[in-house]
Amino acid sequence: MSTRRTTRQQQAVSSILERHGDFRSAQEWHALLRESGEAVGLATVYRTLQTLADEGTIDVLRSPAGEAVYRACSSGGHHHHLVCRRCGRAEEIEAAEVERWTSATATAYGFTDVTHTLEVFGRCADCS
Amino acid sequence: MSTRRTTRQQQAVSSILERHGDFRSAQEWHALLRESGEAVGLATVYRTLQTLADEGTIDVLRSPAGEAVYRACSSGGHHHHLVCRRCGRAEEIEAAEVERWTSATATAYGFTDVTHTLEVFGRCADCS
DNA sequence: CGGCGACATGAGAATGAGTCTCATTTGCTG
DNA sequence: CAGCAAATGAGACTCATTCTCATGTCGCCG
Ligand SMILES: [Zn+2]
Ligand SMILES: [Zn+2]
Ligand SMILES: [Zn+2]
Ligand SMILES: [Zn+2]
Repeated sequence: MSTRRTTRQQQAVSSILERHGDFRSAQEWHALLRESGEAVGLATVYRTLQTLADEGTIDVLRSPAGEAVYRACSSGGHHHHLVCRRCGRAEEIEAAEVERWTSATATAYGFTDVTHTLEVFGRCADCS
Repeated sequence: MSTRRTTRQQQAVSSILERHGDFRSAQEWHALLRESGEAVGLATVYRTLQTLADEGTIDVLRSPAGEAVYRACSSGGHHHHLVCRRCGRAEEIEAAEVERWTSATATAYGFTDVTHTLEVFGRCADCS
């Protein structure tokens, strides 16, 4: 059976992601946890984030610099993000038009098993 | 004054990118160059690719695995890609709709200085 | 022709995100 | 409480990418 244990560390990771609404790297979350007194090993932070991402509980994307950044999103479904490249704050956006367009285009070119990435970066109102 | 020298190595890099139409990593281009007899140091391959990318002469994007992959594109303007995740072959696609949509959405949320990434991955007809 | 100075190259060291190992700890169940 | 498999974490390790610096190359001027 799937023995999924609930450990203090995993809860600490989930919890801190929920308290902040920003995209941050594993290392940054690790640092935040340490500051908040809830120390968790770096390896465990990586493992937990990966597990949560695989489950679809949190979202991952790659920052323009190429690092993976993670965030707890409210919507469980497929969506994209409008991310402030200064402070990491993000808005979740849905793009039915874009979904339709990409899948139609891919099909027109004979591609199968299609996925896509779409992220919008900018400076949010507060950071302007 | 910007003395831009054209060296054998830089030409070799540009040339091999033009002969193949695929997205490949710096390491892969380096290996191809070595095979083709036109040996170029790895550091130089990295440097040249970066320079070409900064100039806008070639396109960079991050593979799902997170490595940077490079390709010589025919269109000089802004465009996106439909990339085969198996063989690296790519089609250049224009998405006026998407351009419009992203910029309108970003503005609606008060974001400024907006950029976006959009890539579509799949398996091309040959690789299906 | 010969030499100077700026730029380019490349071998190898360094960096840094992310993964792996393995001894130890800790939920869970009975 | 006992027993065990899953989870943890310190540190070793991988691997893409960047940096360092000694050496090579090109253009130019006298
Ligand atoms: Zn999200
Ligand atoms: Zn989508
Ligand atoms: Zn392109
Ligand atoms: Zn675009």
